[in-house]
Amino acid sequence: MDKQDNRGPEANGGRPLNFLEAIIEEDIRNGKHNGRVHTRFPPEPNGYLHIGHAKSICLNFGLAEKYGGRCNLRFDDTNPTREEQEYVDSIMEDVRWLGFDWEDRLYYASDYFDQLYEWALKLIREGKAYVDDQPADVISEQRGVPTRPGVESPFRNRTVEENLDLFLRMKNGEFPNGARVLRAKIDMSSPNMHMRDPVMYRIMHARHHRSGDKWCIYPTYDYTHGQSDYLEGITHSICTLEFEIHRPLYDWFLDQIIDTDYRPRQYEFARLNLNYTVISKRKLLELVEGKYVNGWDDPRMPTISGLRRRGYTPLSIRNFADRVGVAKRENVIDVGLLEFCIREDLNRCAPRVFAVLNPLRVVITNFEEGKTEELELERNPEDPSMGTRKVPFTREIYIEQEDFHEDPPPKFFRLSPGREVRLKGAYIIRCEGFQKDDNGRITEVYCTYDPETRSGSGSQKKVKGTLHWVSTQHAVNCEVRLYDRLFMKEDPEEATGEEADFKLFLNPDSLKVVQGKAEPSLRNAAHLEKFQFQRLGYFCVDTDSSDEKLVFNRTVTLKESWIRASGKES
RNA sequence: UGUCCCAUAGUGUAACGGUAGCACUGCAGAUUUUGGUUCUGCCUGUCCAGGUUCGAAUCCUGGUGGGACAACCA
Repeated sequence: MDKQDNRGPEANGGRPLNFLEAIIEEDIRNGKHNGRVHTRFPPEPNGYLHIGHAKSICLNFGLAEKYGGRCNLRFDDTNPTREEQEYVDSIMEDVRWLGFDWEDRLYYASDYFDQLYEWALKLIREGKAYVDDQPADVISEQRGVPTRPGVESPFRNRTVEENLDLFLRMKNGEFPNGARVLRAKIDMSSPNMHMRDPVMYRIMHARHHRSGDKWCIYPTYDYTHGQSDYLEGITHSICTLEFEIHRPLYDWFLDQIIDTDYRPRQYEFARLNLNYTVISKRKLLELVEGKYVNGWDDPRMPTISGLRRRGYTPLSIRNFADRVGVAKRENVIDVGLLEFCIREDLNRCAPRVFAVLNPLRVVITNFEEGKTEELELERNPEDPSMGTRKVPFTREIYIEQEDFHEDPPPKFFRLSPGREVRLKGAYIIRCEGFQKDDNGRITEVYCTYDPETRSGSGSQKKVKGTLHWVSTQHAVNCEVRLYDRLFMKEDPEEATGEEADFKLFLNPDSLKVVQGKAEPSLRNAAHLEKFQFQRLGYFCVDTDSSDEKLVFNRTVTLKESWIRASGKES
């Protein structure tokens, strides 16, 4: 793991309590669960984790950490047709990368299949569950709509013996997929749809990523989750708002099996939404499968793996999760806050270097030909302990094309004919002339330097602008991938017509690739190593980078308080 | 013609009957060999109507607005 990624989270002492912390502190005061706090993060391994999961991870592991409790990692793997080992692996990697540790508490809902089956038998024996022979569409029809009660299944009042026999035969694989289900016998006229005899087991002749071919009936989420919490000793079972209406069912199933004081309780909070991005797993999958992006870890994706590759640090994401807060109100967070968090962190830890993205050759006509001056520049003005680096200065250098204007707009502090600027860490130069090609493009700029103004020499001369630069002779070629937001619209999911498609709002300029010139110290940078390209932004070495070809991703630009007068620059 | 949840600056989030605060954003200014960072200042808010109270963002009632629920998904 990158050294830059290995720092602990903020102390964060002064922040007011969120509503879950308030509940937990109240519980602790009341001696509930003997003061024990035990949470869990329960992903379904059917996709990659995204920034919304990061909020949940930080919440669950964070709460446990804060109150001296524990947090389990539990894979909610009750549907073998959509779950894969690849996702299990990526999820564990992402949770660890964020800096959380489930120690020896790695669990799978599938570990509880035997127990769940026993409890199902118990419910049948007690007349609280029955086998329904009807197809899904009929059951759905009978369930009614939220505003009207449903009707009972004709199979609702089978004898216990018949139910036991049928359920056993379901388990033994005697029936095809969908032929029968086991349902809880609750209340078909409940105003809560989830209480209208919910399905507990369905027949799926499918190989499970862990239990293999042992089972051909699988429990549903509702029949599994609360019991799993119970088996693991979870005290506070935290999930998102859409499960709020499931809570009575969560409690109903627990009522049937619990005969002790201890019982887990479900709490719901509002999931994270980010503007200019989509967060649902389904939509992210669509972007991947439709090749709108280059995989789950494409640096434009809001997945944890995408953010990692983009150059985000675990600390920046944890600070972000902390700042967005936890409440029950629907919310849309400004991506600007995420960007603030990564700038804040990288400003402290990223070494500064020079790289030129759109090179323009500058000849310093009064500098000795063939001479190389080794300048020693600080790595980070925020942190002198990071030391210095050597940067060679020569007669010919590259500067940024946009740092020269033949005819400068007002308040342009950079280079133009007759004006002076400082080359950061080197000398002040004056523009004496330039050359254009037939198309009017500036091809070369001629300057003279003032030998008295060398950095650190004590020269008092002041100029308005300071430029970054790279010696042409020593420059390292690199590919730089400039990312912008993936969507042009604040809410890409907002329906604008009948079949509104979020993909219509993809930003065609979300990725621009340029060939840049970097200072030589960057030649051996490691994958995911992070830098500030001075005056440009924060960049990290992409995983595509190799000895033959250095590749950088732009994580985020520097904050820009000077809006460029004409046209937009990448 | 239902049940449940929610409503505080532009965006988030506090204030638990007693001066509406914090963060991000935005705008100004200071410092600056990064138009970065840092520092200072400013703008902007309790959905509406009643009620209780000496006093209401907070409690009550009724509206309004938003969200969730009708997979053998989670």
